[in-house]
Amino acid sequence: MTETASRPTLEAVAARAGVSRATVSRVVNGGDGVREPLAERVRRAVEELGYVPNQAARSLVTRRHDAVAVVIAEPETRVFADPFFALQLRGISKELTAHDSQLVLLLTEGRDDHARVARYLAGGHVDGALVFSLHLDDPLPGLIHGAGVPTVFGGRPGWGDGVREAVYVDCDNRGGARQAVRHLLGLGRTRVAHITGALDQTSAVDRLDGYRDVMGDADPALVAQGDFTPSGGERAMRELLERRPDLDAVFVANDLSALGVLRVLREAGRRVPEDVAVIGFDDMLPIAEQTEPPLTTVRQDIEDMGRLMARLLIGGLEGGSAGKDPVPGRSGVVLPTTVVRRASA
Amino acid sequence: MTETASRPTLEAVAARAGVSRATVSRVVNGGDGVREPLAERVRRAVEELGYVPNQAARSLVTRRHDAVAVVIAEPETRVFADPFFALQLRGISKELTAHDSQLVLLLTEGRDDHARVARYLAGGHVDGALVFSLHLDDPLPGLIHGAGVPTVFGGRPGWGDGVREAVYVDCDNRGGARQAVRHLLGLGRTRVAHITGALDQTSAVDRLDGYRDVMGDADPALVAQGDFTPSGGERAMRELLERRPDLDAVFVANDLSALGVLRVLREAGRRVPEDVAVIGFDDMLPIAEQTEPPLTTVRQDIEDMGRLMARLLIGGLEGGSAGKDPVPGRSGVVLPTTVVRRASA
DNA sequence: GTGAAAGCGCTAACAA
DNA sequence: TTGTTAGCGCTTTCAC
Repeated sequence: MTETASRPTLEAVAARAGVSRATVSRVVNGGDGVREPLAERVRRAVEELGYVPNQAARSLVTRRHDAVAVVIAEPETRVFADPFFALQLRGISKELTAHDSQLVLLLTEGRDDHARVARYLAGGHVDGALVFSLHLDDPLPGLIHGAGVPTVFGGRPGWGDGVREAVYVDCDNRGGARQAVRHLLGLGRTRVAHITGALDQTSAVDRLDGYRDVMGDADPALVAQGDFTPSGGERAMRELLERRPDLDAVFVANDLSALGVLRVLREAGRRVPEDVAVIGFDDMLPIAEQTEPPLTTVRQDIEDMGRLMARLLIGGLEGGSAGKDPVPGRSGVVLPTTVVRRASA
Repeated sequence: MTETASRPTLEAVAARAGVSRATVSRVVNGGDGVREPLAERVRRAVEELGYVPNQAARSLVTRRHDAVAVVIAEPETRVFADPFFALQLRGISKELTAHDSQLVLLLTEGRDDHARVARYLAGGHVDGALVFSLHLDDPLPGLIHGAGVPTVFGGRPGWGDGVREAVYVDCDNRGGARQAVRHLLGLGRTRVAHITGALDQTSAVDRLDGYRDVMGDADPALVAQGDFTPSGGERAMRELLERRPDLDAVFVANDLSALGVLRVLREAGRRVPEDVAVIGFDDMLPIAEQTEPPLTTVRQDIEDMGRLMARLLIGGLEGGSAGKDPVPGRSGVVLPTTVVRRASA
């Protein structure tokens, strides 16, 4: 069935119901101002013909798309390897679904993709964009700004071209880091090291700042640079063990990295937490609960962040702010963090 | 800038360049048959105005969208917890990007979502659909069929309503399972158990069949039902230990489940592989390489499957087959598997 | 409350 | 080679 026989149009439904296109359109879009018997007839015609509105035609006139782009400025490799994005997407997806909006996923692997994404956003496919994982030198904010699409960022964007009053959602990276370090100090540890994330991202910088807030006077050799990945964590931990074999605690910038850290400590014969206490960041459940020993970490509600981003965007859209700022006057929402105690610290 | 000032249209570009809309359209779409000086003038106008074609308008007439839907019939929880989907998506994403096509992700959490997805597909947003993780009783194939959108399935669909000649890509689940079991037997194991996947999915059924091909005469008590998740694996492994404490090998339906299996074995004080050899399925690198001990498993190239699915769909689309079957005459592509030996078996 | 008619921005015959 | 002219399927004033 159906063959190449193109789908029925409003016209067809109108003919079948013996009314005008306008009437069908009204019924299809909520049915206000159409008397019941007529409306019923239209509904039946829609049903019988299996009519589904053509979105392209509708968007052309309404300029709405009921779709939101999610842009992740990260190679696919990372996006799909890091549960962080998964959780965020989950929150977003839930919220969008609730608003009958579709999620369009745009991954930007490298330079070339930027243009493609910009073109897509400007092409009027979506009502807005949620953008993640910006790096310091990323041209994306500028391009997106140019595309003139309402946008909410995930994570505080590093200040770049004209993103001054960008709307963003983030967790309290700095405060969370302070909590983590204080927790370790509270355990009686004194030589607390830190393994950073990728320092071209604000989250990593903020967490490092938080560490320094508390450990300001500590030996700089206690800080090693990671990149949010397990292998980065491994490398950094090896460095640390070399530089300061006497360390008795490590605050790792995220749980994923902690995976590598724990591995290296195990290899080195250090017991966790007896010899070295380890605390992560994110509370990525599938990771934190399964490590050996289970990971004490700073919890942020990632899924909720995603949901909130979507809500802000949609709220802004519905609020009818014609411009690009979904939440005029409000530019950043920062969510709280808490320490979740497990066995590693 | 940009204000609410709507984006420039073809008309505007034409005016600026002093040509007709048709000419601009030609230049924008490849520029054949337009003399160079004119074309250049148009390009400059496009540039100056920052013109980007309105996709809705274009789709309305061309009926093309340069977008493909990826439908995953699984709760978000699983989609994002299971690296399997991630890899598949990665392959798809790469291929689509290469063809300048966008990926639209549709997750169907439950019954309610089916209608939404069907509506979306029928609404003419996309040129085709890639559908995953169908369950036996899933109405989706029928709905999608009804939507009249070219579709490629990931994994052999369980036969349902009129999906007879569905196009699909799958790995050789049955053959791979046979390889796994033979590998265990080759190690001298004789009491080989099997932990199944979710048996409402063909991949799980096929793997079970493969196990039985080789172990046909074995004690049925050696088979326990899992569901492709770590906790499912745990449960099943406990059952097995109870029923057949003498087992000396387990073939687990996927690597993710093996995670739980290894945990239970460790708790039970069974050494792997000395006491119990364990083999998984999928070769999900981030998992298989990191387990303790590293997991021997049946490798399938998941990313490549994704890529292939996308290629089939796009190829079919470009082939101009008006109907729904992107690859007439060919309905299933089955990829080979190989055993990857690590430490667990 | 309902219908007629005018576009939304674009492509694709068809003329010139 | 370039321009003119119809629509694509829908929403939305504006009359009736």
